Amino acid sequence: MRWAGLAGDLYDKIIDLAKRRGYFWPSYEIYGGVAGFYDLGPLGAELKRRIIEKWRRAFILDHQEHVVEIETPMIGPSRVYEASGHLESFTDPIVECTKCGRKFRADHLIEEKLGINAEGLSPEEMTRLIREHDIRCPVCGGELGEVRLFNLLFKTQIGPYEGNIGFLRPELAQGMFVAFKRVLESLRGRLPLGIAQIGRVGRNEISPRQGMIRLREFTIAEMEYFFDPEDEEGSCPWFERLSSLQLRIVTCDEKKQGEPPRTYRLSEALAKGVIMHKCLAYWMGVAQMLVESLGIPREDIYFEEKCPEERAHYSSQTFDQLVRASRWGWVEVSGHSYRGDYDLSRHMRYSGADLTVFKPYPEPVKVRKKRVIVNKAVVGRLFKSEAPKVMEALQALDASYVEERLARGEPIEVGGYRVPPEAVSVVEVEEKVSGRKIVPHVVEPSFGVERLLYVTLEHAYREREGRVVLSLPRDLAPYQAVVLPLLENDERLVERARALYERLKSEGFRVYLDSSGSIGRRYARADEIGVPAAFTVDYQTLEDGTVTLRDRDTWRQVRLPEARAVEALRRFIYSGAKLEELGEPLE
RNA sequence: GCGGCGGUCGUCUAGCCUGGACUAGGACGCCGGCCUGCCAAGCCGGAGGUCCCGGGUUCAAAUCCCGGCCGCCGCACCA
Repeated sequence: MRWAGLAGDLYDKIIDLAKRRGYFWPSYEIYGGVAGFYDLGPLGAELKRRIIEKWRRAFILDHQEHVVEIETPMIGPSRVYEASGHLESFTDPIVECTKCGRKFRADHLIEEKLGINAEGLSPEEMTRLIREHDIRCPVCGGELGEVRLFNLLFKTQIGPYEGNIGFLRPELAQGMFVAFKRVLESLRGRLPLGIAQIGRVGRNEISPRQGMIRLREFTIAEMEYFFDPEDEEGSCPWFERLSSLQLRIVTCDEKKQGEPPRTYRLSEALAKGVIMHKCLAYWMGVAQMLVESLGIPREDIYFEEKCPEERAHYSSQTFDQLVRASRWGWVEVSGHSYRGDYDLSRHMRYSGADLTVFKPYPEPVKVRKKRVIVNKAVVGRLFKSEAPKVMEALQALDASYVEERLARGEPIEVGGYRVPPEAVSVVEVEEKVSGRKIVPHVVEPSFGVERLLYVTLEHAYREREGRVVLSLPRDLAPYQAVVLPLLENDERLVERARALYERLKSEGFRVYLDSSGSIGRRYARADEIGVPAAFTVDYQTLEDGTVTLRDRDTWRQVRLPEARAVEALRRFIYSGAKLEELGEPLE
């Protein structure tokens, strides 16, 4: 078989380990399973929680002066998804061949055969076009059936009335856009503003495969970062921190040429125009750091620019962050889109709400302006009941146009009315303007958490002397330590080990006690689920109160006083301390 | 969604072609006991299986046939 090499084996080994030890497995198994859904087991849920914590630290806590986290509902009314464009663009018109059963994109077929733009046509219109021009199945020549829409949005009903349609969110972004005004207010109106959210989304994929990589329901960690497009300096105040960070990038053109990624410093990618905006570049840098901190080496990560035809409807530049995986090659773990003002503008139009941000000038500016003054008495007498309409139309006119007409003594034509010059005048006024309203632009880094979890496991997987060692970064491991009595049948050792276990537990560590089987077997069990540290209580413990501490990755041990175990574990897990710094090496 | 291949204790698998002695066997893992002074040792005992689901053929189905579900691979799809 084609995948029988090492690569395929690794995938199988991860799946096997995940099922056996409780990282993840397919959902609803006892009922035969449903494609596209996965459960996380006890270890998987904890690992995911810790990955999310890292994300939260990288994107929110490190930038908390400008970035906040919110939670919004999973179910939204149809209006929201009309405004977002998902009802329109997240839908594919599909037509099926009645002979061979193959499915095709109806709009693509029509565009191809007739050379017309089929976008936006109704299914009925497309079906009619197909019949009229006798478009047939491009594969077998069979007759095509009715065009129907397949929408990737999960649909439901809000409340008892059938007309009240709701949709399960396909991304988190709309929650942030819809709540934008509130969040901005609660933060007293300042830009830049990052609104982050972590939550589950649903996409009704036509045929999901690839296990944890392509799910119908999954968790996204996402931020909408709003900034003033004209404020070059202030839009991304942390940029300097990462300006010399190296990213591997393939542009759209290079991808089409089949060229490999090039390495750029962040500032260089920006200067050369590879990345269109500083903010987009900065958050890609943060993404790079985050993924590396999951134990994935730099050479297994790169960013790929999406070509215009591949991009989502809202985006003007998008990069995917890819991580090497065994079976499916490069897997997209995050997407980085420049969404411009698309979403806020759409929501302003559809909802009528004012989602602009007031941008104060450093000093209020005095502006001389011409204003149209309407003589209401004249207009009223002339137009009677039509007067309010006429007045409104006059007010809306450009002052310089009115001035021009007046200078020539001509009547003003507006909205089908002729208004005599004596009904209007133009005056010059001085106004104090202290700022203006702008629609902020948005960049969006968005991560698939289950994909991060999967690639983290794959990159942590090692084999050593026929045993499996899951070398997860220490601070990601679901259990930080195991406590082992050297022998299981000596109550003094077991008791002493239990006391240490209780102490570590009360200090907030996630830790377990294992006293069954030989000591070697217990080390092996711990290695396999990725426990970084093992404390062993032996006979010397009973004499002088010292225990041994074993490193999962080197299998080396040091001896240290039991009383220092808590501190040593803390340094080992969270400060990256080397084992040798924590005690006396054992031979 | 199409086509190919597959689905047997927690895991990996034997059995399927050629239906019956299959009360579905083994290994690993798991649980209990013994043993064990540091890396999956040994001994004894034990639990664990809707043979993916439904239907059909047959005296008899894990085994043959049909449909469905799920998985893998290829094609299509994947804002």
